[in-house]
Amino acid sequence: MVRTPSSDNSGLRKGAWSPDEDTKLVAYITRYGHWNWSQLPRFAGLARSGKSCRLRWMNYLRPNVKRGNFTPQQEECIIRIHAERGNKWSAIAAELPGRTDLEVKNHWHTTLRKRSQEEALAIEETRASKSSKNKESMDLVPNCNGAAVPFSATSQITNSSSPLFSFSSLSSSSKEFSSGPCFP
DNA sequence: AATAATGGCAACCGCCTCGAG
DNA sequence: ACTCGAGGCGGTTGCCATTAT
Repeated sequence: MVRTPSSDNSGLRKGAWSPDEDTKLVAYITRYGHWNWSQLPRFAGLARSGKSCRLRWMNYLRPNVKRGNFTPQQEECIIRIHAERGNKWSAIAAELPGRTDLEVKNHWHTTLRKRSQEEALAIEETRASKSSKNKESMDLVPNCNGAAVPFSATSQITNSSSPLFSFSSLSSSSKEFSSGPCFP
């Protein structure tokens, strides 16, 4: 899980952050803010790159970062927004307060990608086995707030933005995603 | 009990965008 | 108009933990 700490040829540390480094970073930002990431490590007494400091702060040390498992509603939300926007992890994370783009991305790659593929496959198989020719199947799926909304299984397969899984039937409700977070 | 396979998290790398000079 | 540096983002990798064989 943790990379072996090392240093590059410019003397900057790499690998896992130590508690001491975390403490220094938090203490500095709490006191002075992060006005300049490239200069921050020098003033904070850290042998890290500015990028590394920024990443550490944004994804783990920020006060409002929530840790722990994703709820089914959050997972549903991720899948849906991903179908709409693609790999826009920061945009997806913006809809899930307290979640970071890194968490969303990791969760997608480890869990949801496989699931969405399986669901898409299952839907396609269901569709193929149905004898009715022109009747579109309309299912109800929960939106980000848990409310059921109509969902067209037929249209999702053909949406060009996401070949495997999409919610094109929800396009008319895309305002839902831009108007505010899925979870207050 | 030992080993292999898989899952999950954390970090780095490289590219892109944007603003300042 | 161009260049350069900083910040931001997405993809990928590394490593430990857990599960399966």
